[in-house]
Amino acid sequence: MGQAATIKDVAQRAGCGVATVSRVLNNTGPASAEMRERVLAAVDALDFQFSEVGRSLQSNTTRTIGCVVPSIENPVYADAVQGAQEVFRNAGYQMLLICTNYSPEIETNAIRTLVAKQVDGVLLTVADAQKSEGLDLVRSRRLPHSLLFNEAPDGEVSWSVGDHAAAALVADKFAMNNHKNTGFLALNFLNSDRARQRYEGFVEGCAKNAMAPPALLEVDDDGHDLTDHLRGFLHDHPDLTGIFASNDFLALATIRSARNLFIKVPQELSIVGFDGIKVGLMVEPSLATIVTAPRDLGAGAGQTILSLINGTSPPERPSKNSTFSFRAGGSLMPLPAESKDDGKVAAFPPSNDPTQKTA
Amino acid sequence: MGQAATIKDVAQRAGCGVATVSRVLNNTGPASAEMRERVLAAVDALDFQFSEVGRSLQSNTTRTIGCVVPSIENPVYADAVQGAQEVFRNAGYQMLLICTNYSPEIETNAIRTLVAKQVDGVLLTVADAQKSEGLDLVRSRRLPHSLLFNEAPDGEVSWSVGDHAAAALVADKFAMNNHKNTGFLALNFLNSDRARQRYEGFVEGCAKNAMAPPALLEVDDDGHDLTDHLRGFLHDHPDLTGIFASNDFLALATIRSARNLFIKVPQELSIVGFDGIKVGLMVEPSLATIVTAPRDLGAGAGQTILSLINGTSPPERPSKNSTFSFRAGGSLMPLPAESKDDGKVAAFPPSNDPTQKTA
DNA sequence: GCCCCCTGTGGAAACGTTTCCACCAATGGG
DNA sequence: CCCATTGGTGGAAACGTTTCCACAGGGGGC
Repeated sequence: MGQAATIKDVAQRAGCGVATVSRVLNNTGPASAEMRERVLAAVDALDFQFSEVGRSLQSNTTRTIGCVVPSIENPVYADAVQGAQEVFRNAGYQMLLICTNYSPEIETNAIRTLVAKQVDGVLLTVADAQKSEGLDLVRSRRLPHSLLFNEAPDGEVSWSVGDHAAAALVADKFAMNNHKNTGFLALNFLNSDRARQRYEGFVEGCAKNAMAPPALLEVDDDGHDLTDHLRGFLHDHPDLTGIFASNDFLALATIRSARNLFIKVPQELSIVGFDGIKVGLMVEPSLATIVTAPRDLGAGAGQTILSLINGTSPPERPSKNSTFSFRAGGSLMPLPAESKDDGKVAAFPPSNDPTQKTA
Repeated sequence: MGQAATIKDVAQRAGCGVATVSRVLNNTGPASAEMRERVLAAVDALDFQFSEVGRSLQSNTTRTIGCVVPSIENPVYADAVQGAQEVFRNAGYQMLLICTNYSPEIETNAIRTLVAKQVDGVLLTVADAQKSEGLDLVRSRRLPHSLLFNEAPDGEVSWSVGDHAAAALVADKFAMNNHKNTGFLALNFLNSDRARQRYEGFVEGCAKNAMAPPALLEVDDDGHDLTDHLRGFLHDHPDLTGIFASNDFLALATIRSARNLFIKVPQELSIVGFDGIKVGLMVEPSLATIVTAPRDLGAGAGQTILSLINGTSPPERPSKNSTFSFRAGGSLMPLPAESKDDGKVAAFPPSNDPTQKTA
């Protein structure tokens, strides 16, 4: 049939009241076998399906959860979103997705919209969890929510990588490989609390390991022509032996830029990334990086929201230090102790060609 | 305030009827300056926002569009989804996203759910556009929709790569490089009409170029241990010089598997992919592939749906042959004419190291 | 034989909007 | 002076559900 049969149509065709139809279809309350039969026949004939809109109005619940992330072009977010979406689907919830493109205004509007749509909960990765208009709105409405990738300000729920600790671990790894002078490369430093936390963790880690404070290079564009930035950066800091990039894409772009500048990676410059996207294993040299589990984080955050809605006990959160691990790779090369002129000795093969596999 | 103020609360506080509040806030119909003032003050005091649920029930419209894709872990779909989502956002529509994980049952359920949610339109990438229960449902409800990546069965709207023509182009490229014996590697052959169309196009292209009919290798898992499959495949077809993989991920996995089998790519085996994901440019050798514009396809499909809803004229669709192009890469190496034993001459450098740049 | 309770049923209210319509006052033209 | 129009306003219906309540009939316990 063409247009949307309603419960009234079904009732009329079955020759009963709407209440009976509702009871039969929802299996709530009694109904005679014969009536049940008639109702089901009518439903079948009319191809009837309940309107969720009517239901939502009545039940004050939409079985919909909003999800706001910067962009799903980044596989980290894509994986997390998909993980959450699966959890929602299995629980009978749908997901409204909005990508902010890292824009705080879009972020605020998105959250406002989701609130107006009466979503039952929201899953948020905001630009800055310390001052987010949208987050404030969510709080004031007491809407079930969970932060994702953002570090929670106070006792709030969040599923995040331990950015600070992970970045400190990167400093440890640089130190273990005798690097003293490193740089930190950040995209969107101002608009991302994650990048800032990674920077702070890295600075602390460098200090702890008696390394020089890392030089900071901030880029704002999407880094196609990272080459010019890198040239200037290395010119200003000629003694750098390693760069920690705030995410894997940036790290890969840096490797390519270095190649354009005829700088050998890792022989002349080591690179470490953050996120652990699969691609890092496919490139040459393979990318040393912090590996995270975005899908699990997304799923966990999704479950948290569901438990908030249902009042059930929330899922166990992994301890801050088990949400990441360091993955060795050819892009990080050890320097000889107390010298940085020559880097022939490799703890990890700079190639992932198995014909050269050493381990 | 804690819980959701309604229009009645506003009316009461402003000392007027609900109709007046509605008129003021929607700028529909007259209202005195003083009343306008009072209403706005009340809205401000109560932090009032319209409930979209109430609105939807009344207007029979939800300003929501459903989107069903196999998975956003694949950047092709992720980009397309994001492109569509942006179009929707700019038009004041939100997007419900469901990933099917390539499962037809989930696909059917997803579409059913979206219909029940009264979405104003749907954007679909189905497993098989020829026989899709969900698609049938959408058609019978006359719900505005557009297919994405699927070839439309008849006069229906779809935004797709010209899979058939693109695959034929790949055959041309193999032929131009003197390959005669090739294989086609497909994931989920049974569950994806795209893979089938690419296969058919490739078969036709091979025939047109007087090449041997391609050998077909079908894998069903997500291809971590493609190595065993590849070993068997090459054993059964020892004269293969090139493999066309039905998507880039599969192509990259094939390259890695070949490496595990000590088979040099491209010297001993050429690989061509499909999709043109960015990663293909980062690997070594760079991946020869069909480049597509998923983001544009997603945006176009999104606009098509909006125009269907609004009755405006639909966006121009690019001609079937301009939706893709071939990207040369080091993974496809020319063979000497009339011989396949030695492949020293490279039309494209097998490395993307700029120090070896020849062009 | 009476009352109570249980099963089966339908009417109607409520959810939050928009919009049609009716009403009132004021104003202007005849 | 009266009538028609216009601007400003509120009541109420409608959208599609769920659920409370009332009601009818029947069976069983006393």
